[in-house]
Amino acid sequence: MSKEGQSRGVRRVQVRKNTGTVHGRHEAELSSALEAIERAGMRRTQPRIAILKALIAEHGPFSVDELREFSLLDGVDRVTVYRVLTAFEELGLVRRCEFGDGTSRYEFAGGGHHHHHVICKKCRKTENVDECIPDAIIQRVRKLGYDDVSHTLEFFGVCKTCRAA
Amino acid sequence: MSKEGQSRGVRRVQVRKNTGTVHGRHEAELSSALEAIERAGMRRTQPRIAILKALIAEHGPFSVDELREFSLLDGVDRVTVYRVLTAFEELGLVRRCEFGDGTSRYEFAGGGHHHHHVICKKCRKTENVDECIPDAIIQRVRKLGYDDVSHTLEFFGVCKTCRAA
DNA sequence: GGTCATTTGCAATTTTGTTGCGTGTAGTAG
DNA sequence: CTACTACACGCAACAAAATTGCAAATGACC
Repeated sequence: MSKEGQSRGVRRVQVRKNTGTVHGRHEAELSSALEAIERAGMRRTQPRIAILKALIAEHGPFSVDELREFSLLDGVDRVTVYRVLTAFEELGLVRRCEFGDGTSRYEFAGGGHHHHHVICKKCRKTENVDECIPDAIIQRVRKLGYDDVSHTLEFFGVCKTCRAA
Repeated sequence: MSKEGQSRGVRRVQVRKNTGTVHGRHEAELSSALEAIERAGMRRTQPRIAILKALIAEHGPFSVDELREFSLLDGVDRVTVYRVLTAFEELGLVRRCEFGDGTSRYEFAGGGHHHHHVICKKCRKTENVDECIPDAIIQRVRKLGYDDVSHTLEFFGVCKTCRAA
C-alpha cells in the first residue's frame, strides 16, 4: 500500500444520512462493544478502542490498510489491526466482507442492523443494500446438517454513471 | 503452496452423482465454452482447453494451485492459470468464489446451472447448495440503478461431524 | 510453410496476511 | 500509589497469493 491510491482497491462513496441522534447512538454502540469485550475477558486497550471508534464513525467496510489511514489509528501496527479485527469478528462485533478483489474488508456489526452491499463492476464503488436472504433458505441449509449458519452475500453490477460512459 | 497440503486452504468433499449422460454433457459444455472463446475473438490454446476440461470434469471450486495439480495442467504456468481464469470469469465461463480464507476459487459456470456452497467453519469442507436468492431481490437491486446484476452467496456453518467433536 | 498478433512462461515484484518473540500496558492486588 | 502478572502490542521476518514486464512460443490466417 503506502503509495496513495489503492491498486486492487475498492473506492467508497459515503452517503451519510442525517439520523438526528447520530452522536448519541455512536457512543452507545461504542460502550456496548466495550462491554462485550470485557465480557469476553479481553482488555480495553487503546488500539481496540481506536479501531472501534473508526469503524463506528465511518461505517463503510474498510480494508486493514484503509483503516490504518485514519488518524485515530496513528502508530497502530498493521499486525495489531489484523489481530484485533479477527478477534472482533469472533465476538460478532465486526463483519467481514469479500468484494472479490482478494482483500477482506470489515465493518461494524455491533449495532444489530445487518446489511449487504452492491459493488460496481467498473468503478468499484460500493453502496449498502438492505435486502437480505429469506429465513426459509437459512432453515433449509440448517437441515442439510449445519449448525450456527451464517452467510455472505454481495451484489455486483454496473452503476448509473459507469453505464453512461 | 507447493508443499502438499493446503495451509490456509479449504478441503473439498466430492459427492459425485451418477447422472447417466455425464460424458456427453461434458463434451457439450466443453465445445460450447470453446465457441464462446472464439466468439470473443480469443484463441483456442492448449492451456485454455486443459483448464476448461479440468473444471468441467471435477466441478468443485478450485484454487489456482489446486487446479495446477491436475495432470491435464502439467507444464502450465501459474501465471497463465490466473490470466486464463480471469478472462474466463469475464466471459461468464467460470464463477469465482470467496470462502473467506483469502484465496479465490473457481468453478465452471458455462452449463447454466448456478449454485452456491456451505463451508464448515471448523474443518473447511464444502458442499454444494441449490438454494438461491429470490429473483425479486435481484430486481430491487436493479432498481437502485445497477445493470447486469450478479451476486455471490456463501453459507458458513458447523457440519455434523465437527459438531460431534 | 510464412507472417503476425495473441498468448505463454519465466523472473521479479507487490500485496496481503501470519508467526515468533521481546517489550509494554491494562487490570488487579497489596 | 506501587508492584505484579498475564494479555496485548510492535517489530522483524516470513509465507502465500496475485500481478507485471518482457522475450519466446504458438495459434489463426493467408
